Amino acid sequence: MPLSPASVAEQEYLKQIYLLHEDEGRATTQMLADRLGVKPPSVTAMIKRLAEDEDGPLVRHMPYHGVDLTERGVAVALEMLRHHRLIELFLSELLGVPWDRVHEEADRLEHVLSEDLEERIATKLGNPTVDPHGDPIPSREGVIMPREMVRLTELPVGATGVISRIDQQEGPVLQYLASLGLILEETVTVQSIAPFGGVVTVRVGMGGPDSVHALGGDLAKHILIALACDEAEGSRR
Amino acid sequence: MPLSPASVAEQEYLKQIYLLHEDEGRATTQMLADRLGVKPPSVTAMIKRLAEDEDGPLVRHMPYHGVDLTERGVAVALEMLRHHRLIELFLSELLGVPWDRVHEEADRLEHVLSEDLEERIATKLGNPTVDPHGDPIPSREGVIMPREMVRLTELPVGATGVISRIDQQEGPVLQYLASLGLILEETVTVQSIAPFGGVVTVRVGMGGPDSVHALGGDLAKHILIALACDEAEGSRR
DNA sequence: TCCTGAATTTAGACTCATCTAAATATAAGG
DNA sequence: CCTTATATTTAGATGAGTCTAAATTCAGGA
Ligand SMILES: [Mn+2]
Ligand SMILES: [Mn+2]
Ligand SMILES: [Mn+2]
Ligand SMILES: [Mn+2]
Repeated sequence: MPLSPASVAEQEYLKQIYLLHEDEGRATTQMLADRLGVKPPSVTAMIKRLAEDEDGPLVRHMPYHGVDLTERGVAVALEMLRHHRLIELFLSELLGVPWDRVHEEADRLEHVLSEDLEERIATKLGNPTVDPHGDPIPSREGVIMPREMVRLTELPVGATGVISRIDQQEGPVLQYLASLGLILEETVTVQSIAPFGGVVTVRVGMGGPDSVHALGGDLAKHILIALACDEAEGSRR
Repeated sequence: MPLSPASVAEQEYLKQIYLLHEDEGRATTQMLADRLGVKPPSVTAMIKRLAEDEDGPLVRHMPYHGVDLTERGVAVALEMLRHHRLIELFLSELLGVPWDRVHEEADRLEHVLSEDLEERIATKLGNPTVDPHGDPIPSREGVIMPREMVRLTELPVGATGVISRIDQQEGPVLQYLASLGLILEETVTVQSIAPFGGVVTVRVGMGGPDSVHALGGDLAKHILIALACDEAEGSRR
């Protein structure tokens, strides 16, 4: 992904537009303002600049109805995501930075990573496809390896699975999850789910009764599970 | 060195003012413009901003006679230099980036390195005091370990010494020197020096006649030598 | 179909860092 | 001591990215 004649601010907007489409299905002015920590008029102004970039539009603006990325915009967003996630893994594996702190570091480093360094890091890590949170790392060509996963809140009671992705970047939240043993690759079994997006009770690993924890629905929905192979998906057989 | 509420541009100016004082004895508007790749009026404008920083001046401006750093300015410059040189060594040792390319990478990374990462890198490298070019790495507290060295051009004919620092960052120059075997820790013996800053002929290592090379004075003066211990300094005994 | 509240955009201003062109200071030589 | 080349500073403009306040649009409910 050698391109990206975009400023840091532009890269940041494009990345957040991509991520909003991924987790909310759309990107509005307000949502972008919240995620970027700026006011709505700043977002509108930047969207206009991105829409009339001199080497072709990076976004399509539907006034009053949000914004989405052009092919060029997606390419820039995926490059930033690749940088971000490679850096997260690198910091975690090679410098022992804890998983709840790699995100903020990567957010600053991703914009100044050269293609050469990107390549060296990828090679050193063995061309990984997932970062320390289970987020997929796009390939050099911008391809994301698809993986089958369901949210913890969508699992049937009694089902067992492996935690494969935490869809949440905030340090304190990640720290809390880790304190309960809810980390990547850990096996969990659903004990109960309160209806209407309520509390999920899970057993962690193969442990006894003190490895059972109750999680609020808002938290649990950010935990993604790869079903155990010989488990029917979503049905209770 | 936790401080540095300075923008990237401010950090870059402060660093170059520091380096100019180190290698030229002073920093003028023109010299700064050259090193920073901007026009002289931009330098004047920035110097004024640095001189009246809201938390105290970072530089002293003597109009028409250059600029120097205040204590606060020195602290910021040394922090950048520490970041820069730690990053150079890190990239060189842990990612195998060749010594002629670490400088440009570090120039971008130094401004986004957190104190936490700085500390982890320093620890991983064993709290080093010199970078891959032999440039000293300031301590956390901003102290530079002094080392006795002379320029290759100042060595008497027949003297032997160890290359301890290359006072030059440009990639192609470093590549050329490396191609002659003129790298850090290598031993060299002066065969002859043409007068008036002329050509220096050196024998590299313990090699035979084909390890003898002639260097222009402009190049040779950037090669710093630590005298072999039992060699009288500067005298021919 | 109209009203209203929330989201969005427009208008206008500001800071930072840069530029070009013009004015001015310095230092060196006659 | 005066002249002049060069370095430096001033003046004024520009672009990126942000802000506040005001105007506009949209969508849902009466
Ligand atoms: Mn890249
Ligand atoms: Mn991640
Ligand atoms: Mn530091
Ligand atoms: Mn160096």
